[in-house]
Amino acid sequence: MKAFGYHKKEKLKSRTELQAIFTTGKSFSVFPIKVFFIEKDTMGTSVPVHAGVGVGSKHFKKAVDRNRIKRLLREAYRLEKQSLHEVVSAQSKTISVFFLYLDKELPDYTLIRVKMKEGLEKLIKKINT
RNA sequence: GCAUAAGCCCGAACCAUCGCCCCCACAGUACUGUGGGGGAGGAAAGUCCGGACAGCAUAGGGCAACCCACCGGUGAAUAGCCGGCCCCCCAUUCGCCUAAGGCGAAUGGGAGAGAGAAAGUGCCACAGAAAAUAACCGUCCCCACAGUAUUGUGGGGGUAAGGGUGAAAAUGUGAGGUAAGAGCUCACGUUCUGUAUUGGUAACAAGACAGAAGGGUAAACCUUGGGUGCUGUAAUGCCAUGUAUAGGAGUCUUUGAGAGCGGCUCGUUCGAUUUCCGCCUCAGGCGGAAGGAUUCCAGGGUAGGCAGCAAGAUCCCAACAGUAAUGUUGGGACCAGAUAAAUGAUGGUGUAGGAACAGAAUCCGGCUUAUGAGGCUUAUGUUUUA
Repeated sequence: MKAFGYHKKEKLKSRTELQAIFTTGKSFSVFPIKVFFIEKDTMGTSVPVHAGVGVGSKHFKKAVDRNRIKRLLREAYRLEKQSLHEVVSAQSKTISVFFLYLDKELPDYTLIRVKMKEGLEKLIKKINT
């Protein structure tokens, strides 16, 4: 597994899991990013963290803008994800995370990068407690 | 050179690092690594038309509903495209009349839901007497009364030449005619209908003869002619996983139905095995019912995989046919295929100084709309030079 990659296997894919993460999962927000997550003790899978990103089509009508934001979120996640992976594998858990963009304006990459880092740190704290 | 209008082309490039999706080869065979190749648009958009493909439906005919509407060609097909016709608008040039200006012809450009208003119904703001069986003013005739009278008042009737209103007012000009007028008549025109002729595949054009003078609106209803099964790739087909039974069929229920494993006429392991009624008979057997077990079918739900799915009305080049759209032939190319959904981020070089509109989702052909900078073509105007 590449350290800074974001392979197909790491993506949060299943429709039911997404349903579950929105209805029963916990959430917190580091504006403009809202983080949904759900912890599981089940072992066996080779990937400790499944992650997905999203934008509401309400605020961004054009597909180009939505794609842009999703790309920025993915880029930030793949560069900052390492610490989360270490913590989760150390506790032999699996976790599903979803990052939702909340703002109505197109973001800057550096902002997304900083906020993603903050969000992941907060998530690690929540897992440890 | 500049401006305006119309149309077309293009839709930044390169380097480094970290990443994403698909395919191929090798190592490996669970999954990963290495190397190589490919990876959004001219509109991918709107979903407005037309097809391909798929499923369902389907004797034949009519009505309704919806769509189309000058002619010919093109194409799989259309409301597309190409060429032509008609009509309207603009510009230029020429000719005629001329006070501004108007009329005609030619050329160029642009626009047109361009069948029927002479089958019928309806509607036509404001203004105006009246918006379609025209009489307000004016004008003319007759009668009555007043008056000397050419006049006035009232009543009856004729008249569309003139006035005013309006986007539009009942065929234009001249002459005859008349009480005054009027296509009432005539001449030259205008428009329409019919008939045949000539040219053209046709729309149509030209002149001839006969008839007519009906305002607009069909994007109000309508009439005529032509066309149309419905639903869309979340279509549809297949595979595996696997849970309940309320449906149907078979088998079994006191000696073994069935299931698993093993190359399998067999062996071995597991295995529900209950209750009631009738008869024979009293060990038990036979028949029926309920319940149960099990197999198959049916059908509901859940979450997956594969096909559909990318080599095609494909793209590029050349030749030939055609005014053109387009077609034929030859040569060459393989060019996204995801499924929460890939083509990105950062830094640098560098343009116009940080690049518009914008992201495939079954696939094609069109249409429409959005679009920064630049370039090209055509037309017109203007300026400079020769």
